[in-house]
Amino acid sequence: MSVRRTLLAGPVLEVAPKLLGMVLRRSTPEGVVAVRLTEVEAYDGPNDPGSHAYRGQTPRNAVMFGPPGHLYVYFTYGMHFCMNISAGPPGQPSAILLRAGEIIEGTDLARERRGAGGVAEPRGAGGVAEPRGAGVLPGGPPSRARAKVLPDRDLARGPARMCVALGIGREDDGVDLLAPGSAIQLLPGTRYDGEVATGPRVGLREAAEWDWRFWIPNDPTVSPYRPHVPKKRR
DNA sequence: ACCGTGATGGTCT
DNA sequence: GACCATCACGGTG
Repeated sequence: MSVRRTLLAGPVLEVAPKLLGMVLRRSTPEGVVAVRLTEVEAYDGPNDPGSHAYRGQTPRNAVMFGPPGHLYVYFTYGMHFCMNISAGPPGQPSAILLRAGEIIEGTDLARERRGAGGVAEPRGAGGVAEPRGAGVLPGGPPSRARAKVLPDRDLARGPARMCVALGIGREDDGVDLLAPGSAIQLLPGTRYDGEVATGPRVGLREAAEWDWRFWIPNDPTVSPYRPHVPKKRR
């Protein structure tokens, strides 16, 4: 079973909601992490002032100008990666931002990468020990955990968080998600036939009022909405 | 729960 | 030199 490339080649506003419920699965020597997509945003190139492709092709956004089904990874805010799936016919630089999902495989590895309950050293002390409680407590989890543990729902709740959970970085820019041997695969998952919620895209200055964000209603992994805030000069 | 703010560097004008 | 398709944290309610 696989996702057909033609399914991704349609108009991006039609394709985007179809991604809900699909699975993105990445395998590395460390193991496998898979995410069920619960929240996405559409970006429509030349017709969309909010798109990175609005002003034409550059080295950074080149993947969007290629065939559908490839991963467009970009680096932003000096520290975060976000990923899109290219969509639409070749030459039509549209893409779908993957904003959030539910981890359905590899939760422990995802949690390690997210730094929760494990190492939390950006730099400095080179501690190797992992203070994670490998042994489950004999009475089940404490009613209120004393150590703050990141809830499962937050592991991939937000575009940059999802990239961390899956271990996605700049070297993954351009990967074909539909190629049989690819280390990152887009899979059909269980078809989602329920309602789809729509609303404004998150964090945009341009076209902030367009309802091009799609999510599974009431899903706890959907990211919180944040309007664009202009930065103060220093 | 919401709200404000600092961090940090690539990309484009 | 401005602008980011963000996040974690600390303050307040």
